[in-house]
This record gives sequence, structure tokens and C-alpha cells, in this order.
Amino acid sequence: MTKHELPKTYDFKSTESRIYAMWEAGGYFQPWNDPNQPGFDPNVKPFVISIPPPNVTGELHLGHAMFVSVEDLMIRYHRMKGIPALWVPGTDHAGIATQLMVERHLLKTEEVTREELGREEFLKRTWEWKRKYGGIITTQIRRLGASCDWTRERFTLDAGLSRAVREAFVRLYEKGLIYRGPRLINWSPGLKTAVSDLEVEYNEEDATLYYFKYMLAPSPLHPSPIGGGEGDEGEYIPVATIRPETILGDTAVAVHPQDERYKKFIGRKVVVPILGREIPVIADEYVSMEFGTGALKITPGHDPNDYAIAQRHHLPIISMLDAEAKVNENGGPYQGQDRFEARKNLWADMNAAGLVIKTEPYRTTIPRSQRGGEIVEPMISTQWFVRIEPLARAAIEAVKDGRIRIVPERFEKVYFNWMENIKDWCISRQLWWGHRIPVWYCPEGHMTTGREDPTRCGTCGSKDIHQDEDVLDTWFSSGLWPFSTLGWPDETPDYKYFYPTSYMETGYDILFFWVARMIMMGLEFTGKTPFHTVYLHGLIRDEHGRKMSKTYQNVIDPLVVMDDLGTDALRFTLLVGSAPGNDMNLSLKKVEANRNFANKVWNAGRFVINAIDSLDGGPKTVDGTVSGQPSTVWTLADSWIWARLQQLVRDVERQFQNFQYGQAGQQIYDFLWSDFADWYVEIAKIQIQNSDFRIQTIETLARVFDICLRLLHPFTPFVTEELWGHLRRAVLDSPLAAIAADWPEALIVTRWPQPRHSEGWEDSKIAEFTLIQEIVRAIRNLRAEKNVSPAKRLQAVFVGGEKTGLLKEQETTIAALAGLDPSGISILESLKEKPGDSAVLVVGSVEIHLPLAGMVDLADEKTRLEKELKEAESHIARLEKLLSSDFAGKAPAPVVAKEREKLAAYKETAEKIRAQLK
RNA sequence: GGGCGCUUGGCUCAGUUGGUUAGAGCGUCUCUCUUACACAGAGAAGGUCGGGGGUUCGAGUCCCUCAGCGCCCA
Repeated sequence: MTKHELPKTYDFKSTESRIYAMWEAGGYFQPWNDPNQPGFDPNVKPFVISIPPPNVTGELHLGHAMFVSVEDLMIRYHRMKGIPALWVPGTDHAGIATQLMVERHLLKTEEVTREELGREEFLKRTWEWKRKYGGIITTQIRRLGASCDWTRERFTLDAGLSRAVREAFVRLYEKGLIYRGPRLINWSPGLKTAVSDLEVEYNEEDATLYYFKYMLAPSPLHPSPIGGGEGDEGEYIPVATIRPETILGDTAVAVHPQDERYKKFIGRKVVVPILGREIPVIADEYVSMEFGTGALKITPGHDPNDYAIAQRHHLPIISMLDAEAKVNENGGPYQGQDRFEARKNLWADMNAAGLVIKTEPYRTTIPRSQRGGEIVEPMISTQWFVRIEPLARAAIEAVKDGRIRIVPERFEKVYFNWMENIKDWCISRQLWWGHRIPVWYCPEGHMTTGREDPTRCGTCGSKDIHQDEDVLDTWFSSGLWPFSTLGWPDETPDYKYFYPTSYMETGYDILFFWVARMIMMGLEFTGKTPFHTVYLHGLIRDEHGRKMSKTYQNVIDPLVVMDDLGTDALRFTLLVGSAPGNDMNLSLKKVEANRNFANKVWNAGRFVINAIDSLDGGPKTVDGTVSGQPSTVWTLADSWIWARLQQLVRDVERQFQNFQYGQAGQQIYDFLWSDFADWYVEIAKIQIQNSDFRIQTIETLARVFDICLRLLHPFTPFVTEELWGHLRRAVLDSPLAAIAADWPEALIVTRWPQPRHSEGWEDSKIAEFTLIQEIVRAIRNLRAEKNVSPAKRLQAVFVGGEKTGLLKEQETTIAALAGLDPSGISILESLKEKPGDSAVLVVGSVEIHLPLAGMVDLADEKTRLEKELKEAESHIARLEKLLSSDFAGKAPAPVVAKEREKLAAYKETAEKIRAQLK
């Protein structure tokens, strides 16, 4: 009966929440060096990440699961390195999303709109909503194992962060970097608010191209033929448009100055259909003669390109839509009609008036709101903007000169490209939920801002002032996140110690939205880059690379995955098998495979712990001592697993330095499953039977497994923490207690394994062990081929040559792993006469004769050996050719030597096989 | 139109200083419930790394080019 009995299968359900509670209660998520605590040492450099704040009213999706997995891995790794690690959590108020949610709720439950409720009451309700549901997302993030410091949790609408927003706004305003004015912006008619350029998505869609006639207006030089009763219908310029309703807002028709077709019309007037307004025909190089009809209608009030042309030509700008995208008073008879309704009606009327030429189907890009997907309308509107160019210049510089590194590097180019072509940022939103713009107006129209709410106009002193109705873009506050969460604008202890932060980890899809803006604002307000490294992960798609969406019904809910397969399995899947910045196709099959991995680790742990427990009554060591063991002679397997482990530690460390977390995880997986479980554990079972090796074997199991758990912990924190706890207790309760003397109370705060230089003995031990593995595999292979029952113990004659000593030493191991009869093995240096009725295997320079009475068909054996010979010979030929080429002279010596060794080995093998064939 | 990424066994993907008959998981085939694990063990089949060209002693891995797919920006 063992002391630390563990269930046969890892039960993540009963483990995860318990372990998380233990961590949180233990205070492990807080940095050990804390500027607010006694004994603080300001000279120790911390590692800091600020979380990409999820929407406070959001629910967990795989994007969250991804960033939590990666950031938690980063934090746990640095924490284990002994660095004070701080991960600042928090949420974002998500202006539009939250407001919509609450509006929908109010409409459903109380049948009341926000307008009916009034701003103040609506905000009250929204705060209630936030209080009620705001904890859902953070609870879900905890489920993922996020080791963030919840005592430092922040929300963008907190008093502190709101003060930061206010400070930032005022500073920009005072510097002249914020301005207000009418500009062409993207308007979301459904939400009735402006959205920034970034919030508009352009997709190719089927549309219709409408061709119609812009009739030339009669002039003294060109009297109108219309009404003259003649048959000629008059001169016109053919024009095509996707949005005919915007004809109502046209203020010119533009043609290319060199266009022979239309040159003659330049300077004349055309008549706006139905409305009868006269507008000029202008010449502009922008117009492409080849495209469409070669003539362009100009609607500066509703098209960005037309807006630019209008600026050049000083054309008037007509807005013909209202906030709901209904035609306004400038639309004549169509006033009050919805934009699409007006399109239909106007076109019908134009048709009736004989102005229609034709329509044809057309593929074009349609601007849609990122939220809701409605078609966004470019409109002239008075909004607040940040003059972004000066901020962008500094932000470009920070990446150019290496103060900020973007991983993977290719995104630096994307970043530069965007930054260099940046346009002013529209920061006002016609919403209620958010940071209200801190500007007050008096009846004279003077604007007053300030860090405190003003009581009178700063210009004329009027007490009759009112605050701007709009709120700021949520990203304005997010842009301050890395420092506002730490106390800025105050020079708090946290701010002084933890800022600038270290890594910014997030999806590449918000490089512009968020990362770029944090860099600009960080530099502007703190004078420092808010972080030195940007790590961008890819997006998650379904198993065939399709975007996950409700319509495809291919959405994977991380909560369901965690319920079914465990958090560790999900995390490991997200972390391993995808490269930085690359999208990842996720399938439940993969998660299941990693659930199996967690179970494999669990069971390997079970074996190790049982072995440790078994030590109690058993013999101590040869000389009766446990620790010290000066006389320990490590077995080949002991040495091999240790050498392999050290390789692993070195590799993993290198991968972590290079942000190759996936590779690191894969290597740990391979080591644990293949090297440790498949080979070392199997051999340990044999060594434990031998009192000479018992203690050292169990000690090796414990030490190696301990290091494995540490390496694996940032990937799969729960199963490793749980097992490690059992391991630690088992070790402490055993004669091996000394090895755990410096182990802390929880894995999360153990020390990360330090890579060591190799000591010189490793390569030969690995080579020797590899030979043993090959021998075992060869025998197993033959058994399978010959259908030898697994229970059948075979006799064997080994002819070892110079490996005889090694074989004798490994006799027990080979016998056990290959299913040989230990008493029926003979190991000879050479053999005069080969045994009859037996199969022979040649592994390098070693011959193995397996008497398989009755099972050996001489002809079959001959064929098999000939096949092997042929293979060896082809290698010999290849290598001889290689070594006689320039390769021998030009390749580095070690590489050449390696190939020479191979050649020698193949030659030896070939020779042995030939001897057998005689 | 500009930029970027991807194209490796049936499926999904790794493969970062170029080193020499390419790795994994899933799937497939054969055995085995062997005292950590059938969410397992043992064995096997299966690709020459999208096409073409180049650099090099040597290329999946660097350069050029073409093609298909995807993304970003305009």
C-alpha cells in the first residue's frame, strides 16, 4: 500500500479550481519585489505585461484563450527565473458593444429606449449592468489559469484611469494636437455615431453599376435643344455610379483634361437629374479615362476621393443624408427617404425622364461597420480629431532604432507602412457610455477644457456653459493602458517601478488599433516606449482554416473545451504547433491528443511517486547511505536520460529566448513521452529490481521528473502543479528528502532549470544508449515480423566485437526490453560458426542470432538480409561519392568526420551481412 | 495597385544562424488489457518538402521567377 495513491486518470475537473484557489490564496501572482511593501529593492528589474483588456461585458472566446495562454506562459517563465513578474489584469468599457447590449436589454425588459430614459439614468443602468456581469469575463480568464495580479485589476472607466484620460486629452488639446471640426468621416447610421477609419471593413461584394446621362445645361453659346421640339435629345456626359442616390449631393462632374470625348465640355455646366441644380464640369488628372465612362460625378459630402477633389477645386460640399442615413432637405422630393429607398425611387424617376443608360452587375468593395456589418456612410460631420502625424513620427522612430522590437519581425514593415500613411484619428463617438469629452461651450462658442470641470467659460467668463455631448473612442483610453493602469499621471510607486512594461502580447489584428496607439501615446505622455517587445500571435480558425462564425456553425467555445478536455489540454494546443504571428487551425482532435498528453504526464508521475513511496522498506544503498552516494555508479540509462535532459534544458532555454514557444513545448512533449516514459521509465523498472541501482534509479526518476514538470509548467500549469505537489510530499517523506530540501512549497515559484554546459561524457553515453535502442528495436521488429508472441522469451546469441563489453553490461536491459530469455543469452566477441535455424540481425557492428526453431524460412531470411545489404550498400555508394567530392575539402571538418563515421558503420554492417549470406 | 503570409505524407501542422536518405499529432494496417497509463504499449505503411531557375561542396531552410490560396493596406 502506497502512501500517495493517485487515481489512474488525471482528473482535471477536481483539480483546476482547487489549484487556482491555492495559487491565488498563496499570493503567488503578486511580484515578490513590490514597491508598496517593506524590503522593496528598486534595483531588481521586474518583468511586466499589461493584459489586453477584454470587453467588460464580453464572454470568453478563443482569442482570449490564446492571449491568456501565451501571456501566462511568459509570466510564469519569468517568475520562475526569479524575476519579479507582474501581469496587470483589467477590462475595457467597450463603448459601443456595452451600450448596445444594455440598450437591447432595456428594450426587451422594460420596453424603453435610452433616449426615453435620459443620459443620466441610462448610465446608471449601464453601471449596474457592469457591476452585475463585469465579473464574468475575469472569472473565465481565471479558469484559463491566468496568473495575473488581481489585486491590481483595472477598468478603463475607473476613477484613476478616467483621470488619465482627462489628463491625456487636456495635454493634447493644450499642445494643439486635438482639434474639432467638420470633416468627412465614416458614419454608422444604425448606431448613429462616427467610427474611425480602422473600424470600417472593406469587402468585395456584388453590386450594381448604374449608367446615366448628365445633361449639359444650355448656355448662351450652346442653346438647349431640349424643348425645341426637335428629335435631338441633347448633349450629355455618360456617368456611372454605384450609389445613384448620391447624385443628390453632386457638386461637379469631373473628366480627364486630355480626354478627347469630354474636353469640349470642360467649363460648362451639367444639370443634376430631378433636382435641376447646375454644376460645373471640371478637369482633374485623378479621373481615369479608361475606367467606366471616363467621367466622374463628384459628391464631396459622401465620398473621400470626391472630397479630396472638391478641396482642390474649391467646390461646394452638400450633405444630403441625415444621421439615420435618410435623405435630408437637400434631397428635394426624396427628403425623408432611406438611402436605399431613395436610390430606387430616384433611379425610377430618372428612367422616366430618359436619363438612364443602363445598369450592369459589378464587383466592388463595400465599406461595412466592423460592428453589426451595416454599410457605413461617408459623411461630413463635426467631430474631434487627434493630429496624429507628430505622434506617429516618434512612434516610427522607436521601432526603427530598436527601442521596440516587434516579433515576428515582418510586422515591423506593416507597422511602418501604416504609420507613415497615417490619417488624423477621429476620437469622438456619439455615445453615452465612455469618457465624456472634457470640453465645455459657452453661448459664444468658446471652448474650455481643463483637468477640473470648469464653472465658467475660460474665454469670456460666461457661466452658461455646457459640456460636449460626445464621448471618446474606447481605444483612446486603451492607448493609455500600460501606464494608466500603473497610476499615471501620478508618479506612483507602481508606475515608477513597473513602467515601462516589458512585453506587449496580443493578436496582430489589433496592431494598429491598439499597439500603435499605445506606442504613440506612451511616448507622448511618458516620454518612454510603453514596452520594449511586441509579440504578436495569430488568429484562430477552424480545422480547415475557415474563420469561425456562427453562420458556419464552426465556433469552438473554449469553456466547453475546458469542460470536456481540461484547461491544460487547451493551453498546450494553443501554445504548441503554431508559429508566432501565424494563424492556427484548431481542431478538437488536437486538444484531445493533448488531453492524452496531460494524462501521460500524470501517469508517468504516478509511476515516479509510487517508486519513491516504495523506498521506505527497501534497502537504502549499497553502503547504507542515501545522500552523498560517493560510490554511485550511474548506469548507462541514468547517464543517458540525464544527458538528454540537459540537452532539453538548453534547447528550451534557447527557444524561449527566441520566442519559439511552440518548439519548446514540442521538445518537452517529445522528451517526456519518448525518452522519459518510453525508455527511461521502462528501464527504471528493471533497475529498481536490483538493489545496487534501486536508490539511484528512483532518485534519477525524481530529479528528472521534477525538472520536466518545471519546464512544462508554463504550458500546462494545473497538472504540473498538482503532480509536483504529490512528488514533493513523496520525496520529503522518503529517504530521498534531501533532494527536495530547497524546493519551495509550490511549483509556480520553483526555479526554472538552469542550462549547464555539457561535461564531455555525454556524447559517448548517448551514442552507446542509441545502439542499445537500435538493438532493442531490431529485435522487436523481427518479433513482429515473425509473429512471435509477446509472451515468448527468446534465446539470443550476440556477437559484439568491440561492443561486447557494452552488451554484457546492458544484457539485463536488452533482455527485458526485447523480450529475451535472460538465462538464454550468450554474448560473444566473435563467433566461428553461426547457429543453425536462426535469424540474424545486424545492427552496426553487432550481430544478433535469434534461434527461431521452426519459424525461420531460409529463403525468407536470405531475402531479408539481401534487402538490408542492398540498403547498406546504397548508403555506402552515396557516402563514398559524397566524400570523394568537393565536400571533403570544403565542408567543416566535424561535418565531414560525421559522414566518414557513417560510412565506416555502413561498411561494417554490409560486411557482416555478406558474411551471413555466405 | 502596393505589401505580407502560406503551399511539407490521407488530414492538421512543426522544422530561425543552409549540413545532407525530412518530424509530430490524428487517420490507416498488425499485434498486445505486460504490475504508471488502452486518454496505453510494440511494430509497420505513407512525403523529397507547389512548379521552374539560381547561389553553394551541400537547400524544405538563402536569392529570382511563375502559379494557387489567404490576409493587410490603398
